[in-house]
Amino acid sequence: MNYIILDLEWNQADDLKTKLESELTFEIIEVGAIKLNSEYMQIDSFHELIKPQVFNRMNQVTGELIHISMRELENCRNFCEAASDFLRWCGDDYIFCTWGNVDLTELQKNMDFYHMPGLSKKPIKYYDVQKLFSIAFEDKKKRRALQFAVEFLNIKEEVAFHRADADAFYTAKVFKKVAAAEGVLKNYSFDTYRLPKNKAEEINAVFEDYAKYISREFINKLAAMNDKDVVSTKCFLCGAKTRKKVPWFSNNGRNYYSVMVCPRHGNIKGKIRMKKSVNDKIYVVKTMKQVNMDTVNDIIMKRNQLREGRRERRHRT
DNA sequence: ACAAACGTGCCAACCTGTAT
DNA sequence: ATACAGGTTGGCACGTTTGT
Repeated sequence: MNYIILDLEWNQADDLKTKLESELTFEIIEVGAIKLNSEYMQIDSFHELIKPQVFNRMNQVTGELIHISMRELENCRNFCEAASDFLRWCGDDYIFCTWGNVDLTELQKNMDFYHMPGLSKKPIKYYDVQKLFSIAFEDKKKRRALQFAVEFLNIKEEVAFHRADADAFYTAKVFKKVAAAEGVLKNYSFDTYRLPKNKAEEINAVFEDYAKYISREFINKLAAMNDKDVVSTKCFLCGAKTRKKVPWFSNNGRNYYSVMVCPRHGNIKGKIRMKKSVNDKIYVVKTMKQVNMDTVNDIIMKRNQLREGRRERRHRT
């Protein structure tokens, strides 16, 4: 299997009127990619600028960032031609790798805008190199700009950042470093531009010390929280029934937390995130993670503080 | 029976940091 | 500039529990 390290640059409206008129918020104007084989050796590269069809002026902030002028794009091919060629170039046995979690969504949005055949009907499995960098070298949660990672890893800065070919090149360099770290490549991600359509397509991914569940769509939060798979607290490692130490609670209606105890695997923290999908429906991302007593106490404190805060506020008014 | 207090869900507003 | 993720805060609405 090959690794396709992909980076896109896009433009957007530069005034309110244009923004309101356009169905596409971000228009892709550059594609850069590096193809690595299964040994992480570079075997090919792809680079193409794209002639815009939606925005004919460069957004000022974007223009200063990516240093591309509209004149450079005048004689380029349009998105459909470039994207079709790019996808052909990718081949049929690959996994995408991107810096951050945005590019695959924007790629699919642009493809949908031009009514191209979809990349996938389901969530796409890929590597978020920004996340892998955090897992390999930082705290697993922090998200850094690409330049930080390049400097952190003492990678030679040969070309300017924020161009698709340059950033794909640097991302590939960082990817090679994180791939060399033991176990890091087990931590794949899912792009959720396309959601699971039914129970069978729902995602249950088990990693070394955590698990991720991505649900199908529900009409509202209540429906989601009434689904037994969504609120299930079975141990993600052995499937055993757990004791609920802290039942699901929420501070803001978006995140729900819980603590359960597996007889074999100890304390497990559960977190449910409510996410909005298109047409005002919602879906759920649930993560389960083995945690120590300190974390358990943090969650209990969080819940108590929440109650405390509410009580105080009531007394004040 | 009634009102106050409490617990909870939900939302808007705001924050930081990242992407272009 | 827009959009997103993830977080906090405060207020509103509602149902339940508690005190009298």
